[in-house]
Amino acid sequence: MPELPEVQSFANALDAQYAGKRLARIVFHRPDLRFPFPRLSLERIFRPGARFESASRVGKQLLLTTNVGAVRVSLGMSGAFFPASAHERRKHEHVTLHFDDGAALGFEDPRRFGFWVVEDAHAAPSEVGFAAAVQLSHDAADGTDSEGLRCVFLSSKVTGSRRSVKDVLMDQRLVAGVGNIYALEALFRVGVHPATPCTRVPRVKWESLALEVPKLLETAIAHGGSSISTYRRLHGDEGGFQTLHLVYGREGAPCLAPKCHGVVVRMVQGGRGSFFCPCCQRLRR
DNA sequence: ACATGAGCCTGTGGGC
DNA sequence: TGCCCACAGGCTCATG
Repeated sequence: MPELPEVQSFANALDAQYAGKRLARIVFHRPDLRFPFPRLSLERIFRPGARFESASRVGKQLLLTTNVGAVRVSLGMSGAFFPASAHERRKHEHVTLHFDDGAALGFEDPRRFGFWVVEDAHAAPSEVGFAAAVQLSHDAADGTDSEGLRCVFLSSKVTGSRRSVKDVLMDQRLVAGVGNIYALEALFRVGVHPATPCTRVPRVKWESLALEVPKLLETAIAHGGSSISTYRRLHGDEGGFQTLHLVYGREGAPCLAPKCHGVVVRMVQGGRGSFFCPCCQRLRR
């Protein structure tokens, strides 16, 4: 998906454009994404006359709040919001929120890996019971609390794990918000090979990661996120951070570290592509 | 308890 | 032009 910076970009844009508007209706164009929509609860939260209060971000998920309740939206790999047309819908537009001033907000998701979950104690058990309620943990972009991130990284659960460092960085139960791209970018910036077992990552590198991860994410947010293939911001323009990737998507290209003559390599880790510089990021086993 | 891999979907781009 | 394959931002489950 859209990782943390891309989700933050949506949250900022949605909040700026829709907060304060009143709902006219919610329309579903199919019954489910990865899971069935909690339709009854969503129709209540976005009922006619409800006031759209805010859009914010939790980990890699969006939190949409009205005066009635709140819903968490995971964008999966290909989910996105866009200003919808009242008359025609996009091929993969699955939900449309109509406002009483005529504005409309569409949600599209071609791969349908996304999901909507109700954040509401009043929802029917059948609507909150499914497994999508990921327990999110420490927010990776909380730059005001690098101490908190440092504690997570230096905990025995992390430093004692034989899992790869990249795998752990992407574990939303430990750190919320880091995905494939930003895990790899952060590891390059601190000079750690993505396949290094956590037990072999030196303490000083964990401390560097605790500083580097929030800094990287903040920078990416400031650039509107990374546009890889289909990701676009609310109004269709591309994010700008992909031009600042140092390793992601740069297989075969020269390493950008000063005085390094290495070449960026791609390997497969857990079925997903990993990019790194074998000179700057030596593997310790 | 942990690590690994398959599966969920559609679209795109490269090679032939 | 068209076909086939590899691959893509995430997350959950079954299996060893």
